[in-house]
Amino acid sequence: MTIRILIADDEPNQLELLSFNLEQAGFEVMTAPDGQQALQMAREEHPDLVILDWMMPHLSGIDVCRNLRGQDETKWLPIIMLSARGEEGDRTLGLDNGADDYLTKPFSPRELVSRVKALLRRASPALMNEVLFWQDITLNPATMEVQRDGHFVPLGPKEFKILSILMQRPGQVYSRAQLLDMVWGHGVYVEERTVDVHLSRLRKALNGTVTGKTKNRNILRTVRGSGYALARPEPV
Amino acid sequence: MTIRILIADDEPNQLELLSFNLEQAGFEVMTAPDGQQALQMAREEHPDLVILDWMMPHLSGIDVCRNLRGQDETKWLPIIMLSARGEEGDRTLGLDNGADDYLTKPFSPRELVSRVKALLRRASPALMNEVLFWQDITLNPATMEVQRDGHFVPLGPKEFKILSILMQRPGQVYSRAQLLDMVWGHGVYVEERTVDVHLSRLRKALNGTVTGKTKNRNILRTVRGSGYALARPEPV
DNA sequence: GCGAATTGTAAAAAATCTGTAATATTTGCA
DNA sequence: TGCAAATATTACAGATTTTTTACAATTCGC
Repeated sequence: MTIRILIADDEPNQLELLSFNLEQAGFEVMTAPDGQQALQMAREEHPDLVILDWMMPHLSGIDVCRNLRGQDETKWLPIIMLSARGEEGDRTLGLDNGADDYLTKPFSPRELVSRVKALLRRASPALMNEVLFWQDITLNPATMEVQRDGHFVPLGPKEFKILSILMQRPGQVYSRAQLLDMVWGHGVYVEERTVDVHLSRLRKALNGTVTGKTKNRNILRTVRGSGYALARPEPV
Repeated sequence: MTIRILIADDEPNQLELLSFNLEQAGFEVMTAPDGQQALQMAREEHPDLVILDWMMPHLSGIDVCRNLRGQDETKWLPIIMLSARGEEGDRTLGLDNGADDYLTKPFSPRELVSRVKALLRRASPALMNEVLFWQDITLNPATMEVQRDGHFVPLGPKEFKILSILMQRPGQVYSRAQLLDMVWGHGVYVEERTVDVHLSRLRKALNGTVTGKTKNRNILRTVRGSGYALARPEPV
């Protein structure tokens, strides 16, 4: 599972340099020469992370950033903003507009790679093969194994993916349409109700291994009229 | 959840430019070529925010603004007014007439987008996915969770919506007709008294989780002859 | 290719939410 | 206080949404 990164910069040399370094680090890189195209690619290619130069023709990095944050589909996309020292925006301005991290040129390629990794780790742990924990549930993206209360839970690929999405943002409600998009991929036509069936299977599987009182505790919350979410315990 | 913005301007180029930028920023845009139509669209389409040019044929921006402010239904609609430098009105005049914000041409599209977002954040936090707090009640639009005194309150879709509307303007009284409109949608015919029933259910749900003396404290205030509101704490 | 596991759909069953009307209660005011 | 109007509550039938089940089609590993 390779991680895909989109870089948008109007300076070809810079683009080349960054691409090279990120590819060396094992990422798959795609590039855009301006904000307009960056936006389009972000929507169509669904990268796992975006790096935006602050100053670009057509649409500035900050415009792209705002735009991505405004769309439901790309709301959570990790974004790193780049700017030359002394350019209009300062760190605060960049972060205010929705970037997750902010680098001022010049910076070493090594630093960029570190920050990319750090951000991915924080924003999409599953992508980095980090093990996700949730109450008595453990999900290991690298081995595709799920355990509940120490016992392995056998899951099909779809169920696994759904659980892994829900576990990345406990509590966040996902509509059926969103889940279809994230699990099945775009442009795939299946009934929305199919999601229900998989949720049902997921629930059954999660309860299958457990005995005792925790057995029927709700892991997956149905939000009537909206979708599904990981049920959170009451904060005390 | 897309946010819908109405722009009224008699200058087609300007309209085009603004539309483009707002759409880039992720909003859904509708346009009106004059004040008359702007008013009509504002009433029928129920946008989340309106941008009005000061000078327009038929009805000036300021007329539209006054008009919108005069109607119960649109009283709270966020309005941004645009004017050319040197036109009759100055900033004060615009704001005096009910606009929430005021931009003097020329301005950068970026600035407009910023102000739109700022205004939305201030005027309709729920739209921007911000958590609402009121006394011991928390409403989280992203997770669709409502808590009272740390305990989850299970609510049906309608009750959730009603509470979320009331929590956006604590103290503001909403008529049954307004609530019907905002919760059920336009053109849906249900008895006004149905609102009472839902309010009753909401009250019961909110009190259900709480024990002790706060239990029966009034959360929802009935305004006889007018409607409902979130109870203001007693001025002592 | 064979058998097991996984998938999507449709339809039945269950759970939950809604709107209405009937009844009870409260409120403002004469 | 007593009346009339407005609001609160309750019960219930109907509607809507979700859950579950069954099954046929497909995929996958061997």
